[in-house]
Amino acid sequence: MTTAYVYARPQVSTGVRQRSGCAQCHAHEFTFCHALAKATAMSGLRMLGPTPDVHTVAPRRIICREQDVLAHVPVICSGWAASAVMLSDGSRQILSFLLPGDLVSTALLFEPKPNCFVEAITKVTYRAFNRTDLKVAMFSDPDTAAQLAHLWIDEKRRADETIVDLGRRSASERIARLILGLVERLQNRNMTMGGAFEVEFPLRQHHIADATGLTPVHVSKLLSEFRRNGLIRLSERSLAILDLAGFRAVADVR
Amino acid sequence: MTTAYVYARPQVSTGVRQRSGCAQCHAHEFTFCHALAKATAMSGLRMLGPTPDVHTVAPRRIICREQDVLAHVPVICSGWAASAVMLSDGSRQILSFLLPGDLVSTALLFEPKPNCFVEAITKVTYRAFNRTDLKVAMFSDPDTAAQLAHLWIDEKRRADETIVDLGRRSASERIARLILGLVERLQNRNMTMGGAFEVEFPLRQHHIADATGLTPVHVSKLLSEFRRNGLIRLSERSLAILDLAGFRAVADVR
DNA sequence: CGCTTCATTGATCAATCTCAACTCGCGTGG
DNA sequence: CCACGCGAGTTGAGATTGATCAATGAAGCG
Repeated sequence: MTTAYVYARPQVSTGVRQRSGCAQCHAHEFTFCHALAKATAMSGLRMLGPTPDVHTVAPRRIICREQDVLAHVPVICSGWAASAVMLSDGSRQILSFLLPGDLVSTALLFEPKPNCFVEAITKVTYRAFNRTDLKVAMFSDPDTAAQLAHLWIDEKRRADETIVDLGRRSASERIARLILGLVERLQNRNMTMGGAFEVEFPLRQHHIADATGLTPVHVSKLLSEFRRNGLIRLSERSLAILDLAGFRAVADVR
Repeated sequence: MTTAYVYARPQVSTGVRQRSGCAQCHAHEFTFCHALAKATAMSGLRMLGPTPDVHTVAPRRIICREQDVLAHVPVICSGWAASAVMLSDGSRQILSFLLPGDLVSTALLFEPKPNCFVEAITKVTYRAFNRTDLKVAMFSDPDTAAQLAHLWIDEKRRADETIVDLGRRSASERIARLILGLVERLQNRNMTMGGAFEVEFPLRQHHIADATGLTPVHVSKLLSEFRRNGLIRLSERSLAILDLAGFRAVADVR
């Protein structure tokens, strides 16, 4: 077992509200919100109320907790967050990283209780859609339903992949696969910088450790090894994959 | 990393068909099928065609493969199965065990491709529901939709728990939690024998190993330890938890 | 009867954790 | 401006968990 990395309990965000349009959302046109807006517009109905307010939370603040009962479904507009579970010994497991455009969890569409807590990694803005509105939209518009089904399938596929990674892959493989998965998701959102394999990368090594089931110490050693072998460049909150083939080889099946 | 436990590629089942009623299903009244039948009956519509035929597959045979394109959604009627992923080095990770009443995967309601293969552990019978029928039922009947949403949430919750177990728990904890989880699911289905904590248990040690990310050798050693400590009795395909408090302590957070 | 699968057990090995010391940058308060 | 503490990252030495290898036996089955 991993030892307890005891985290100070972060304060719950006050959820500062701001008004602003969806237009500036990094990932708007690639994700759920867009489809939702389109479906709503096309059907001619105002199924959804006015676009919900934007909430802003600072890094390391909690967006929602495990025991919360949410009347709304948060959708990340900007920034990175993590959904995670805390163990009683103080260690934690990150279930998934949330990027702009991501629903916190599709399960929240049907159930008010997330079974994990969600913490901002960078400064995060999100909108909280009303659950009942979303349900109505979903049942009355097949397009929206299909879109949500797609999100669901994708969420589940990634969870299953995580299970395989944690169950059957070495530390280097886990880290490499995590990074490649994140880069791919950023590419899908047009969130790369310069080259397609250079991205902003706000994760701390302890985030990587908590997502891969390793210790921060070991993560540090393996990242150094990756750097030493010319596979990646990682510094100043930015990441570049220098040797894609080589890095994929590390990530893959051994 | 775990080494390659290379499995012989099992033959695909011929899917022998049989006629028989849902009544004899072990778990009918506790699960999805029941709700579906009720919803269909109440609405007065024949949304679903006649109850689908029962397919029977022998132990160790494949129910569906990763690359299959399924026109239907299999629901287990009797027996145990496992959904799993195979790695290129021949090792495998079991994603979940399927018990009577379980849908193979709720994702199959929306997408014809399972992203894992499903293998019978015991002799298994299952019914293959037509996907389009199910969708129609789901969209026209809120009860059915709620039922499916519940399945989906439950499936995701279990996947998330598996991630936590594999990422942050010791070998003994993983095994104990797996067993407790299965016993609980069997209890929910009224599938216990004698005492509430005595059940039929067809899993081989390699199933436990593949589900917990361990080696069969290590599983054997830890199960022996559990027995030595008077926590469980496990033999002849039957399992009893002898010291529930003690076993829970092993399973829990340490 | 011989084959295969499954389980057990012991000896040894390797991956990863643990502990500890040190550096660096940053924000804060004196 | 400086001292300080804190979070983050690095590095090395040693401990531990679980994997690997190997030998053995029991059970099921053609």
